[in-house]
Amino acid sequence: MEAPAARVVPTLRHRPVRPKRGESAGTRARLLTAAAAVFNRDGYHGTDSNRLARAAGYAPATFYKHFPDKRTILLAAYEAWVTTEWQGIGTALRASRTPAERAERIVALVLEHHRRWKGLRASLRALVATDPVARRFHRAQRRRQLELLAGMRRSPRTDDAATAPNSAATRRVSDAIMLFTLERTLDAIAEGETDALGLDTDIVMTRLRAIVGAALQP
Amino acid sequence: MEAPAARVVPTLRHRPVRPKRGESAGTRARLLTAAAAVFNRDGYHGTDSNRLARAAGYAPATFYKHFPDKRTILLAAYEAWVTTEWQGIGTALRASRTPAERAERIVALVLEHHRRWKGLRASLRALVATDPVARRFHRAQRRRQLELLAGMRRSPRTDDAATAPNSAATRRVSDAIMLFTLERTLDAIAEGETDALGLDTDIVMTRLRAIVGAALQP
Amino acid sequence: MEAPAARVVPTLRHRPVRPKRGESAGTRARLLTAAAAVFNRDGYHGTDSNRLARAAGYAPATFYKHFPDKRTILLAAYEAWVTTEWQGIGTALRASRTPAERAERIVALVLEHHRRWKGLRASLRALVATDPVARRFHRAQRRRQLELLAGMRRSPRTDDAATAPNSAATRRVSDAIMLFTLERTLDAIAEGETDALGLDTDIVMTRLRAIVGAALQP
Amino acid sequence: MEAPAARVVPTLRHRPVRPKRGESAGTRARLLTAAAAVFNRDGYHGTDSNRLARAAGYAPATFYKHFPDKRTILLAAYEAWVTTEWQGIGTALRASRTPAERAERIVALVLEHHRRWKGLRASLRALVATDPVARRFHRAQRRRQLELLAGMRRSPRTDDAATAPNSAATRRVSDAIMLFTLERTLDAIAEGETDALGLDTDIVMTRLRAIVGAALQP
DNA sequence: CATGAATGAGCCTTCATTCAT
DNA sequence: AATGAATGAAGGCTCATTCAT
Repeated sequence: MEAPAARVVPTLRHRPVRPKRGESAGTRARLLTAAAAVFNRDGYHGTDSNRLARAAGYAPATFYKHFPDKRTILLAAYEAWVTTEWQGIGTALRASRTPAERAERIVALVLEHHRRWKGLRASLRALVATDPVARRFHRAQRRRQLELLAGMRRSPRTDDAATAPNSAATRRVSDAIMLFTLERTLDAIAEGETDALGLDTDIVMTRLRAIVGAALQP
Repeated sequence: MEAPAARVVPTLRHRPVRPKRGESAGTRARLLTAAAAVFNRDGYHGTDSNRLARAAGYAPATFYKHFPDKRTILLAAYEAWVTTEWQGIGTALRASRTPAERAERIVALVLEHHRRWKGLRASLRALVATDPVARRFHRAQRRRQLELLAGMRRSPRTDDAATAPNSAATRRVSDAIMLFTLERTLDAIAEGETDALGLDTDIVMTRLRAIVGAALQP
Repeated sequence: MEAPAARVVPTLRHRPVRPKRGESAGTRARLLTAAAAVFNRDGYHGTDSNRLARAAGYAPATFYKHFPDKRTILLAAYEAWVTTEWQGIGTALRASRTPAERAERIVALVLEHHRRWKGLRASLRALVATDPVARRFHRAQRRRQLELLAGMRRSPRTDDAATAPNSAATRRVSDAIMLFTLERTLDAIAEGETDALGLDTDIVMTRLRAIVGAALQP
Repeated sequence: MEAPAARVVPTLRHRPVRPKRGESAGTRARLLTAAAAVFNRDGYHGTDSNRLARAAGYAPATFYKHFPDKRTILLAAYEAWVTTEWQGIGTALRASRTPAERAERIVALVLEHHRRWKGLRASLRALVATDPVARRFHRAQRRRQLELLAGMRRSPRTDDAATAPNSAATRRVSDAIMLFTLERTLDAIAEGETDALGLDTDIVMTRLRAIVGAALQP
């Protein structure tokens, strides 16, 4: 399984050297990388833009050459996070034969991803809870997810969906609720909430696999 | 319909706090009521403790005579909110015959509650996402919910749970996942997220009723 | 002649002691006093709100309890300055017999006032040149001046203005231009501009007295 | 009518600067033109040197190859502005016969110039109010104006100034005060201050023409 | 019990200016 | 000659919190 961090944080280790010409994209990437890590560690309200810049090896003002504000860089980091997740899911799907295998891989992958980036996700949730722009952004990501999910069922391997027993609207609702459940429960596992509630993680995982597996049926 | 804020306050005492002499308890209650309303309107990060005090008709310092900090008053307000919700659910259960009716009433009630207090809930989520104390507190509330839910199934009307086909652990997991799903989805409805995703609210509600109904089966 | 500073800066020397109840007005006055002095010395763009607060013996946040921003305190200081000036003029008028004497006293008084507060005036001009709010405020002050000037001519001592050879509109224009000239020229003297131009200050003053004297004729 | 900016640039050289080889002079001129326009639109404190450079089509660093700092380019732009104004006045004088006609043309021309560049003038005033270097520069311009004004009276057409009833010193004072009045009043008109004061612009203009006309009498 | 008044620490953001290429 | 990229220093403003009365 590919480490998601490798994509989100492609150039984490770098020495603050005076950069050469045409390094603008690199700087942006470095800022984003560092910000993802810092948000993940300290939380959105636990850092400030100056710290984000310094963490990437830059001065405060450099931050604002690449991002208009703190919120934007969090949303950008989150967007990268979502992209990485769904790329991983795509890879997992292609590598698996049966629906059961798919569900298993997906749940495992997404859990791993949530675990590694739980602080980043918490930061996003904190922002989404308050900030209208963040909320809009978050919904757009969710829409993307719903579309991707629908696309999966229409994938080459399972295209014999001749009869659609459920209407599209019902299907979409099921998908959305499944995503809500998956996301919420994996966050709970990742943050130790399930442990604190005395839940057996294996059982939780088994249930999630069942739920996801059902959603992947054409 | 009674203003929920009025309920939030009297049911606040987690461990029964013997009301002090004089007006102290009244002041605390007034601060709490006002804070719930202000958090709901402006969000946790959208107000400050001075404003909370003023909204209740007091000076800033008075706030700190009754609550050690801003976080605590939010948690207290949330605790009252949860208590109110489960009192309402208890009432609804007692007033309904069939599991289907129960599920319907519960979902409707909880949705209404989420809708009315969506800002307060968002504030809580924002805090829980970042603050460890808030997280612990939140988990304690969840534990209470799980216990109440288990209690419901053992309630007088449905106490013939002779054969437990599922182990207790499995049941607990199902309950927890159901609560996650219910909470997350109702928040989504309350905040307009489902509308934004183009989901049919009636279908969503129907599905939730089914999910809750299943959980209420003994 | 009364020192204008005595009114604008009534309590300049004070020890930063923890203030008692009901000192709010005093604090505001102290902030205003200190700000007038600091603006006069360092210019509007040469200080910041933190420095203004410290100069009055307070912490930064205290500033913002009394004034919404830096601009506002400058305008307030300027308003006090204008008020002081016109109070002085009122006193001078009452103490003088002939129009010539009046003109002389007024010009002397206003020059003194401009000299002492040239930095404050420069700060105001810098702000008025850029800031629309400051501009509106400044115009309101000018309007006040025009009214006061018109009032002077109708004063008890000179109320035999039977025949008005000039229309009111023409008179108002003359008054305004006179005020522009007086203000601009006194600023020039106060700031050493006339000296730098090789002008004889006595002659300039004589001319100003003539201009003002003419304006005071009924 | 020709765009004044176009004039502002070519007439910039105070002490004739021999244009360097290559494009250097052109670049400087382009920076100056753009800066005049940007200052006029956004004000001195409303832009920054990076924007000035970009407005001329250059990178920030290029700015500092041609001007040592932001202040200098404003003063250079202002110098060009003054030069243009007095060139216009020279042309107007040569084209007019009677003193009355001269006064009328001059006032009209200068008003037009102030109107078009009111933002630039405001920027200069804001700077002059605070900055000693700007102040010195401004005085030098004023000295130039006084000399030019004196020169006008000695001009071929009116050189029979046989009897000088006023001493030179008195004359110089009158000229200076006239310039102060003219400048201040035209700024007031240009910025809408006279309108805001309820003054009739025609009357104001008539008065100004009289004042200027008197100053042009030999 | 309640409060008027005050605060230190700190966050977000900007700007004039400078290198290395 | 021109520039892409970067920056240190600072400035306006806020907030949770605390005394002395």
